[in-house]
Order: sequence, then structure tokens, then C-alpha cells
Amino acid sequence: MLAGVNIGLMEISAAEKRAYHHGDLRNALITAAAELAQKGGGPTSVTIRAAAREVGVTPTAAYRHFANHDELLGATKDRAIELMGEHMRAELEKRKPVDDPVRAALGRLAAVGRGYLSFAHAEPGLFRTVFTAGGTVLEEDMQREDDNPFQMLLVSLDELVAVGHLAPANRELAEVALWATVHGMAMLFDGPLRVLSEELREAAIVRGMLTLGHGLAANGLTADQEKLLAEEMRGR
Amino acid sequence: MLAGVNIGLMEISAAEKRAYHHGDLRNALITAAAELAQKGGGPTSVTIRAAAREVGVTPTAAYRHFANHDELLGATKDRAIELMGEHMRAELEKRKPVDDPVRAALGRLAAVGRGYLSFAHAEPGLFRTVFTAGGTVLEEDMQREDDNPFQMLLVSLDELVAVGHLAPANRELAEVALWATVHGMAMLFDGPLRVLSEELREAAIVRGMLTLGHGLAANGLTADQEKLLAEEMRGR
DNA sequence: TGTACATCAGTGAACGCGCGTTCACTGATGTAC
DNA sequence: TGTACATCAGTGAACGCGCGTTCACTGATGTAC
Repeated sequence: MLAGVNIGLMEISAAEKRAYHHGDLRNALITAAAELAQKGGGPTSVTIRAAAREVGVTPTAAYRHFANHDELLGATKDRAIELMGEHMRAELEKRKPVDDPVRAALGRLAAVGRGYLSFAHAEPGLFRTVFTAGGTVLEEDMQREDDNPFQMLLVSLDELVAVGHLAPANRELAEVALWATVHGMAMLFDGPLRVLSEELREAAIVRGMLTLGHGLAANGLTADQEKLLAEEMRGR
Repeated sequence: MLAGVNIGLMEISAAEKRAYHHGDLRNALITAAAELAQKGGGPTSVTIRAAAREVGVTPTAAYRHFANHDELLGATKDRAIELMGEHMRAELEKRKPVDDPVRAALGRLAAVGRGYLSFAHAEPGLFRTVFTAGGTVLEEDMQREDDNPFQMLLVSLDELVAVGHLAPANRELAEVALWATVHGMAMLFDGPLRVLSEELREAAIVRGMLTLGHGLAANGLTADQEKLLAEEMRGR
């Protein structure tokens, strides 16, 4: 079974205290917005009015902290990315240490993928918020190294190279293959494959990651077949 | 370069003529709704009022043909699935015939994947509509064999087995790995990887499909490594 | 330590918008005789 | 072939809703002297 998730949105709001009337309205609004996304099923539930209502404040008050709705949504997206990163990091740190470096690196890759998928499954509303088109996210936020789900994917691949399992030549663009496999499964299980039983879902996840693992090592096709497949993909 | 897409939404509306006032209002509304999704960037642009406006009819008139907004959205989703299937079929039929059956089957797999991705890229609004949570789609529509993008993925895998390239044991759940890889890339290129240049996107697609091809054949890992990876994915 | 004043966080009322949906209706089409 | 009537597709006006956003304001906090 994939690890359970128990996310306390409130734990974040301690940061950045303001000593004015409410004390920390900006943060409180973001937290409320994240809860709306979490409970309401996604970013469309994030509105200035609803967040203000939740905090017990006038909608106008929100405009002291956000220029407009898009900024609140962007901040909520940031928060969701943060929570997703924390969840993945927790999954990573849960692992028992392994001596063999290759086994350790493969294990970390698996843990990162597992964390990505279990977050998506446990918190669909937050997961959708991470990937909503709306909500401008600050550049610096996307490039934070800690708690950034995407960076964690990259790092796990780099480790595979460092440890000698993945040939440097095969490292190129491997992050897209990895990210797409994991992200695609997350989306499908929250979409057309929602009907799958938990057992089938788990089995498909294992199968998907094994396929990826085999595929990254790139020994499954003859050179001839590989050339053909590549040409076909390019549209001949 | 991936094949270009030129979709004429109007070509569909000839079916199911009604001889009353408008003649074919139901169909006209669906077509208008699909155009709204196409131009407006997705399913949120599909509203009863906007579709009626587009056709030049009162919103109330739409209620003669759809019980509510969700039904219109469902019909629009159906239409989008149909268009996506047509696009993929066209991609498939564009291929030159290949004698060697294994090469032919691999080529068809690639063409199906390419069609999926080029549709998503050329018609993001319609693609998003296919995968929107809202809009109840009739069971029978999802299970149509012709023009169903998902069936086409399955068929291409079955062919790989029939032709002797893919071991029957490796066929199981391979559709999820294939679908997820392709779907994940489509989503990421329409999301966080939107910034990728066309060249990088193309290269990533080829790499992703090659990884999948290698992976399905499952020769890249030792039995020991595979076991470990599987256990890790299951959460130990 | 105490007062005067500037600063600024939050209020309350209001706006215009597009939406889904309902009502009683009009007017064109199809059909029975 | 012609008329009377039933059927039903589409009209026009209206409703209530929640939204984003703006306005002039109130009242608490922080600071200069």
C-alpha cells in the first residue's frame, strides 16, 4: 500500500508574523485558500471572497495583501507545491538505509515517484492546484531546491548517474520520461482510470516504474528497431 | 516535425438532421461549444449561454436539447474525443506500409503516440475538454471501438504481442505505462514544460517513447534490481 | 512617560458581470379527418 | 386537397447567485517630540 498522507495546512501559517490587526492575514488567506482547494476539489474553489469568508474578514481586506485574484491563486499554488515537496521528502526520509549505492539510488528514485503519486492520490485538490494554468508563480519559488517536487525528480536521476547505474548518455532528457510517466499516471488515476481498484492501481504503478527503470537502461530494443521507432516518432 | 493539425469542427454537424425550426440545433450547439473550448482554451469556456449566443438562439432554446449545463459539457467532451480519435486515425493512415510485421507494429505504436501528442499540442482546448472532470459521458460513447483514442492505444499494444515482439507476460498493464507516458508528456508540455523549445520537446518525445519501447521489452535491469525496485514502489 | 499625528489594516456598501435556470408565451410544423 | 388542432421548438423577461473589484470610511497601531 502506498503511504498515507496527513497534511496539516495550519502548520505552515506560523511564518511571517505581522503585528497588525489580524496579525498574519496574508498567510491566513493563503492557508484558507489552500484548504478551499483541498476540500473543494481544486483551484476553481480558490476565490478571494471564499478565502476572506473563511478567515472571517471582508473581501476588501484581501486587497491589502494581494493585487488581485490571480496573485492569491499564485500564492496558493506556491503553498501547494511546498506541501507536495514536504510530502515527497517525508517519503524519502522514511526509507531504511541501503549499503549498495546502486540499490540505494534506485530506492530513492522509487521513493520519489511513490511520494509524487501518493500525494496526488491523497490530495487531488492540492495536486490539481499545483498544475493549474492560472496563478502566476514567482520564478524564485519554482527554483527553490528544497521542497521542490521537480528538483527532487532531477536529483534522483543524477544520483543514478553518479552511482554508475545510468550511463551519462542516457541521462539526457530522462527527467521528461520520468516526470511524464509519474505525472501521467497521477492524472489518469484522477481521471479516466478513476474506476481502477486500489489493487490494480498499485500494480499499474509498479509496472509503470519498472518499465521506466528498464527503459532508462535502454537494452530492450535492437539498434535497428530503436532507429525505426525514433524515425517514426519524428513523423518519418 | 510532428504533423500539423487542421480541424474543421463544422464537418461533423451534418449528422442527425432535425427538420424543425433550426433544423439541427442540438448539433449546432455542440459544435459551437466545441469551438468555444477550442478557442477559449478549455472546458470552462463551455457555457449554455455562450453556445446559444454563438448559434444565434436564446439560452432557453438549449434546454429543449440538454437537461442542464453538465449534459452540454458531456456532449462536447464526446465531440472532442471523436475529433481526437479522427486525428489519431489520420496519423495512423498516413504511414507507408512496412513489410516486416514487427517493424510495422512498432511503427503503428509510434504513430498512435505521435497522434495523441500532436493533437494535444495543436488543440490544447479540445484536449483539456477530453479530460475534464465535469460533463457526464455516456458509457457507450467511451466504449466505441472506432475513433476512441484509448482503444487505439490498446490495439497498438495487442499488435505488438500478436507479432511476437512483446511477450504476453509483459502485455499486462502495459497500456497504463504507455498511456501515462504519452499523456504525461502532453500535460507537461501544456503546463510546466510549456517553455521548452520545439526542438527540445520533439527530442523529449522521441526519448520518452524510446524509453517506453525499451522498457516494455524489459531487459534493462537485473532480476535483483527489478525485485528491489518493485518492493520500493510498493512502499517496502 | 504622555500626547499629537501619520500610517495603514480592515469595514461596509455598492457596482457590473455572466452564469444556470424557470416562467408563461408565441409561432411554426406535422397530422387526422 | 383543405381545414382544425395538437405538438413542440424557440422567445423574452426575469430570478437569484457568487464572483472580482472599487469607493469613501473607520479605527487601531507605531512614532516623533
